[in-house]
Amino acid sequence: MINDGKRSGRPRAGEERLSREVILTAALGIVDDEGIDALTMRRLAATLQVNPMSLYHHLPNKAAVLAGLAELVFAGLELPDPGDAVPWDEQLKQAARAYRDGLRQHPNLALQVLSDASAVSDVVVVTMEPFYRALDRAGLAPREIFEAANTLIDFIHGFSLGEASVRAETFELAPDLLTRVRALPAHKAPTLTRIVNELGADGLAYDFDSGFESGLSTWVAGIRR
Amino acid sequence: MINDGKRSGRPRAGEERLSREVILTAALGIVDDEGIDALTMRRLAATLQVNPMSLYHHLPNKAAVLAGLAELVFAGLELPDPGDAVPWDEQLKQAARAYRDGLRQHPNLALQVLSDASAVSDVVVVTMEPFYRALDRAGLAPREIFEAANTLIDFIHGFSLGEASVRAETFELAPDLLTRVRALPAHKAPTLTRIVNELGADGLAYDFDSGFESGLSTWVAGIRR
DNA sequence: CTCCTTATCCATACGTTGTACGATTATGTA
DNA sequence: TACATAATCGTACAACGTATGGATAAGGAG
Repeated sequence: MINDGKRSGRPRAGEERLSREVILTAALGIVDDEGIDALTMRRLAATLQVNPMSLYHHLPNKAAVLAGLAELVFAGLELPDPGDAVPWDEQLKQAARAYRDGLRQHPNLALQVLSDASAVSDVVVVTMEPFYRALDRAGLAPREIFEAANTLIDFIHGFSLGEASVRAETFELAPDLLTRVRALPAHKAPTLTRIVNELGADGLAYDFDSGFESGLSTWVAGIRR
Repeated sequence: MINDGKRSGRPRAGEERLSREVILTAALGIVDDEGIDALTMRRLAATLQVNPMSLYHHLPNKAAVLAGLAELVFAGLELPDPGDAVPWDEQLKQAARAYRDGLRQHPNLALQVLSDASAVSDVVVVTMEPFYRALDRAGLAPREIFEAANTLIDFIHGFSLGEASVRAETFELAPDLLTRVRALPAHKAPTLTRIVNELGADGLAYDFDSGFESGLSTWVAGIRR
């Protein structure tokens, strides 16, 4: 078959267009810009101006692309470690905030990232040092450190998942929640009804940042038991 | 076009084969048995012995099927409320355990369920009463109750996500973690290295049940500050 | 240098997916 | 009886992941 203009074989030295890294970076761009559903092998190839099948030389299949993206996100995590200059609880909070911030930078990937068990377990090894150090300084036993770190990570994951599932930065739970609660036969959930009404519409505007800080404080207080 | 045996028009009264409920129940069965990827509109239709396009009369598209499944899972949640017969913290823990158990009954759906913001916000209204009651009995202010409940839910979600991402009931983090940590240049993560080594291989066998209890206790201790 | 293996990219094609469109047949109301 | 509406089916299409195999050049071996 005649080739009309484009060479189709191996590129000349120094002009390789593809590599695992280049492909994953492009994929991350697509996902960040247009969401996870926009990431198809054809779309990815088009972005790179390459034939779809060329991608398969560098990555075995689409699942590998997604796993690679999870890896990328975690690799981008940089947990600042103030060392022993601040109290252990502040050290812990700073690490937790940085972790959440890292996940927040790619909201369209949160689901993929958080559900990739091997990526999650990888990151434990390479970035959890500040967590372990702070908990060690708090005087916990090894087993307690291990479990406390897991628990904190789980909270951050759950929080990030909720945060990513919601489009806007501040999601108005309030009107919804108020409306729904008031639609309930009051005796079905008396305490919930009372609490929500006491809070009123104003008090229910939900802000993720303060929600995160509140959870963090509760959790740290639990460690300090 | 001639119809060979099968009638193709509207079924006679009393023999409707489909309904939203019937479809969703069948879909849940497929997902539970064979995983979320096995759920296709054709497969679903085949299970119901129906033409794929018939499904679209009851549900607008596949996304609606998935959302419906999240709804089903939450609807199946039954949080037992021991009332004031037990201390508030025990009441809270029982509710949390039941919530986790509910999510665990459909591990293949965990991701879908937890990332469906509207389903999550729905469930808050209908099943969170025990959480609110326990926290109210603990003496918290309305705003604190609201935030504490959110935090606990986030923890359970994060925990369940991790649990669902892993196939087996007890996932051996240990060998992996030990191996990985030991492969690290020790100075990169000195505390992590030390803690993991002190724990040793035995101490690292991870059990989800005790991990959950540990997190729950930490969190409750935080509330009791 | 030549020969050969291997790396990189491309063209074609297949099976599967979600679902748009329109036909077909029964129901319920006028 | 006539007709709008509800429920199902048949056909068809575009887009998807990727298997297979061919083209071209790189890089090492002789």
